[in-house]
Amino acid sequence: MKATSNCEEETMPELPEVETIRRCIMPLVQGREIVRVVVRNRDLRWPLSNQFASRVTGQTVQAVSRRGKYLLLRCVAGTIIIHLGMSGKLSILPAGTAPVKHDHLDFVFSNNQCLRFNDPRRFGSVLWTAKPLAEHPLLAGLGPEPLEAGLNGAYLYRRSRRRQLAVKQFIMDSHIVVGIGNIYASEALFSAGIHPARPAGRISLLRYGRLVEAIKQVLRDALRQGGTTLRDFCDSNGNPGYFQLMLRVYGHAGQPCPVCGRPIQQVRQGQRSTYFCGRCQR
DNA sequence: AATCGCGCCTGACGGC
DNA sequence: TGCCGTCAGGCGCGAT
Repeated sequence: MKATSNCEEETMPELPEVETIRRCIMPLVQGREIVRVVVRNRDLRWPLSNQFASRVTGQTVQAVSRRGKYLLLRCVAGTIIIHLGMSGKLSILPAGTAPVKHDHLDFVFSNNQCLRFNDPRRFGSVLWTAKPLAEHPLLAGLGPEPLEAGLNGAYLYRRSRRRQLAVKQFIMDSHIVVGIGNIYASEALFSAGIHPARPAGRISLLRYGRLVEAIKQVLRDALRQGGTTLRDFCDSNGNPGYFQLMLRVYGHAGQPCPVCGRPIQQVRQGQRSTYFCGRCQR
């Protein structure tokens, strides 16, 4: 890690982390030809096809983009789709670096650098598609990007009418809006003063406007932090402290609410932990 | 159409 | 020291 840049991630990759990783790897892989693919384990969330290596070998990465939490390495003949799941990591290493546990996949580039995918839990996935991205089943039907204009109060208001689903689960549905994970859902709802269990269809246009601003704010704040630590990484000082998120309620069960002091509550919603303040959020 | 619960998986952690 | 149960969760999918 002294001579090379290395994008590693300590916590689960939420959208700001994925965007930071995108910016980190882009200058290192863009314009490079993938001369070899090393597959050590096909058994990811979506099993790697037998043809994956032969399809990808010889492709040149033209651009690195992102859709939600999917990283997209765009090549002439198609696109490599990478999702980091819960525990996926990407790193750039000199080709030939000895693999460690859970190093499932390498892309070896023409400059003798290697993009390596490591994922202990294997909730992540790596896919190749030659079709237009809009037609890929995992990408078709996704909602707008949270940091773009397509996410606004009027949009959430319209999509939520007559829906009984709890608002937290509503905003975590990638068909409504992409990239809002469990942590930032709790944080944004706290900022907006909205109770996470409130039915999505029973929130006013005004309050959806506030919620959207809160979502954009927490994501931008995290992105700013990622950008800061990304510079540290690319200076390769070995600083492992990555994304010390400024969380106000997530993981704070029983601790005083930062606004009113009442204990933060933890509940389960759809097999996910939700944290909120019962006084500040209605 | 909307909603609910399942399952994938490893590692961290607490209790004994 | 080790074993075992619990929890953590992104997200697509099948059932209702």
